[in-house]
Amino acid sequence: MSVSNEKPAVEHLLHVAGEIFASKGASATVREICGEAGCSVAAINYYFGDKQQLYIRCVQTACEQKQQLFPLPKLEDGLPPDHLIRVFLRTMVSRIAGQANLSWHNTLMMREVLAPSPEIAKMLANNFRPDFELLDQLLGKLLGAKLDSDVNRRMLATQILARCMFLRTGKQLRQMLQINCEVSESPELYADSICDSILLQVRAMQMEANAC
Amino acid sequence: MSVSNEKPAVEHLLHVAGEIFASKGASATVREICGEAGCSVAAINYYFGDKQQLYIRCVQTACEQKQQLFPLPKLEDGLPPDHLIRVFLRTMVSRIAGQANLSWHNTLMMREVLAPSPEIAKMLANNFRPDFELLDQLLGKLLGAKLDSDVNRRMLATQILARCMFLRTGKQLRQMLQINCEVSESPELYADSICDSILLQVRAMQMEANAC
DNA sequence: AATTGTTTCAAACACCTGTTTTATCAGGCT
DNA sequence: AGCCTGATAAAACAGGTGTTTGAAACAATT
Repeated sequence: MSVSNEKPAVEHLLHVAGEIFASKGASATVREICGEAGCSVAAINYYFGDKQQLYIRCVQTACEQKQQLFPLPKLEDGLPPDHLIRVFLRTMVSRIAGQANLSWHNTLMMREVLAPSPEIAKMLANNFRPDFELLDQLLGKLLGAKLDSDVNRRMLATQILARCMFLRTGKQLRQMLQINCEVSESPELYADSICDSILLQVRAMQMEANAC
Repeated sequence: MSVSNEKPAVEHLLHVAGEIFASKGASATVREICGEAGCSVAAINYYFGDKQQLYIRCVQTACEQKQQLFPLPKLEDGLPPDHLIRVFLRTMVSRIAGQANLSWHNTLMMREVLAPSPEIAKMLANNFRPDFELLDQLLGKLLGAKLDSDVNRRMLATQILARCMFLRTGKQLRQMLQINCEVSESPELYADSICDSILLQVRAMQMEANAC
């Protein structure tokens, strides 16, 4: 159950606070959190200094545990680029879709991705950059020497990021418009749907390039 | 300048409050708003009843003014479906990209699309449904009788919604990862990029269907 | 058993919240 | 003039906010 080796009180408080911060944002009150956690309001200041540091540590642990739970498989250079992209996307989509009982991790992170607190922006950027650079690299391979360019890689990367984020950002919108998109219920199907559409476009670009 | 015919004080308060609500969320304080607007804190309760009704009216005016500024052109049935989709997408992307001086409209609406207040969810749903149903209809035409199906239409609609929303939801992420995607700076280019990718996929689906 | 350091709590603190009250002011009307 | 109505402001209000305090409870070690 426990992923880190913190004191039980700290871990419990992080979990409860994470859930509440995720649903109500940083304006959730310490009394609400401590009430749910079954402890006195002094506990937060005792263990974390103040409320903001608790919030930051919630985001931090969300980052760490997510990567820990859905590690990126080794991507060996020999494998074909379309396969690498597929594995990469499945991992990322799984992270974003998350597990039901840990869904606050992603909700909280998404909150910060959409409107980052100044203290957290850098942390998140450092967290995402390696994955993004790997994606950029994979797209380069997929495009091949002829088509590889900053513009093309960015175009595809933007599409991928958009559809990954939409898993979360579109949740309420789908509900409002009553679009029960079954493909978005299964991480694998959703990832494959993104992958297929990207591969299709790359193939079309290659055909067009060869025709000239 | 003024789009509605409200009392000047009301209009000014709506504009100032909209900007602040957009940047800080509903937790922005009445003192902050009235300080910026240069009036007493009693003004809000005098004109709007309470703070929440002010918030709701901000979202409401954001909806109205956005549609007013970027109306959907008449889409005549005779025109080819790919042209209709393109016009539709350009309008929608323009709305989301918005004008620089009215950017709070979209930020505020996006806030509510991502995490709607219970009182506002219905209003937004009613606001978006006609546009979404039109999109659904256009996608049906684009797919043609052979390929038209709920699954296919939803798949394409999801892609489109994802990339439209990403204009806003990806803003901070692009900044964090330092992706200065020039195509996302011009609404027309961005809309066309979405359109091209959709058309490409539909053509590929048609080819595949014909091959069988 | 005594002592140490750590944890927990209830209460108090100072400040901020949205809202209401009271009073003053300005302009239009008879 | 006097009166009335709508608008604005300053102050007061009741309740909630994060944080601190001092004491009590606990666990571990000497």
